[in-house]
Amino acid sequence: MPAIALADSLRVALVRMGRRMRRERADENLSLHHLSALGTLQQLEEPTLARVAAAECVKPPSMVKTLQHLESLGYVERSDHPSDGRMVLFRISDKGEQMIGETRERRNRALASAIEQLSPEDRATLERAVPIIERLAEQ
Amino acid sequence: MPAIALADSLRVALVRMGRRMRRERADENLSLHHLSALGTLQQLEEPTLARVAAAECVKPPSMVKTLQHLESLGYVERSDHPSDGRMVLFRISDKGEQMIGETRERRNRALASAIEQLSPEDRATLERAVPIIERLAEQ
DNA sequence: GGCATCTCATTAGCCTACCTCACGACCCCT
DNA sequence: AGGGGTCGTGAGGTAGGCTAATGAGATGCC
Repeated sequence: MPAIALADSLRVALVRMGRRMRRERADENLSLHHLSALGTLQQLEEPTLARVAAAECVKPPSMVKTLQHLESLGYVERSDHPSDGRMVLFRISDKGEQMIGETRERRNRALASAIEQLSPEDRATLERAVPIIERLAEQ
Repeated sequence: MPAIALADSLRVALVRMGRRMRRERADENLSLHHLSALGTLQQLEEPTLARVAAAECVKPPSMVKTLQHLESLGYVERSDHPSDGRMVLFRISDKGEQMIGETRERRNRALASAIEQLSPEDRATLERAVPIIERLAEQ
């Protein structure tokens, strides 16, 4: 399969899947991308706004809004950077940690049950594909 | 890897990839999802509004807007359904066909060149994963 | 054959989540 | 000390979804 055709079909699949996932948030208090930002906050070494935004493939002003919202809900706290006064470090609060633990499973349940119905080969393929897609997204 | 964890990482990867792709439309006249709708129009047997919307994983009112826009640009034409007066059939115009041919390659070029840098194994994995993701999206 | 009900496309109005541009605060370098 | 880059943030705009409501046409049931 030529790279262009693969890119095309990948694009179509991802757009549709994205819409499918977005529709699933009906009964949740936190949207998909808020949860994703919290996850990133957990992973990053020194989570400044710019770094979180970059990890989420989003521009800084967008991430400001997201983090402000999470902060207003008490899921995120901020502290000054020890040496650089321009930067702000964001970290997940205890309340945020707790909420993530409770929410993530419920959040992914529909997708997980669809995944459980895949054949073992398909599931293994999917598992190998995820980091590849992550890598493509970073560029 | 448990299904929940796979669902979680897949979700994160797809969200980021979606954002990355969306940002790539700078110099294009047609957005990602317009192009996708045109592609669906080409594939469907009897492309009524509801069917196109379903294929694109979108609600009918959203697809109305999309098709109206494409119609205003001359890429889509509509005709009455032969037997059911409630329905409308949408089809891609000659101008639309031509535009698709020109645009799709340019559109996918950045993604394709990222794909070309993958190892052959990764590329093969990706190729196998696409239809699996499509299937997940349909549910 | 006529009324109730259902389906389809459409409109109106809203919301989320991005973007760019502009700005003030701060860092660093000379 | 002061000039240029970087960081977070505010303002304002846009894209692309959604639900609810509406009107036209189909269908089903006496």
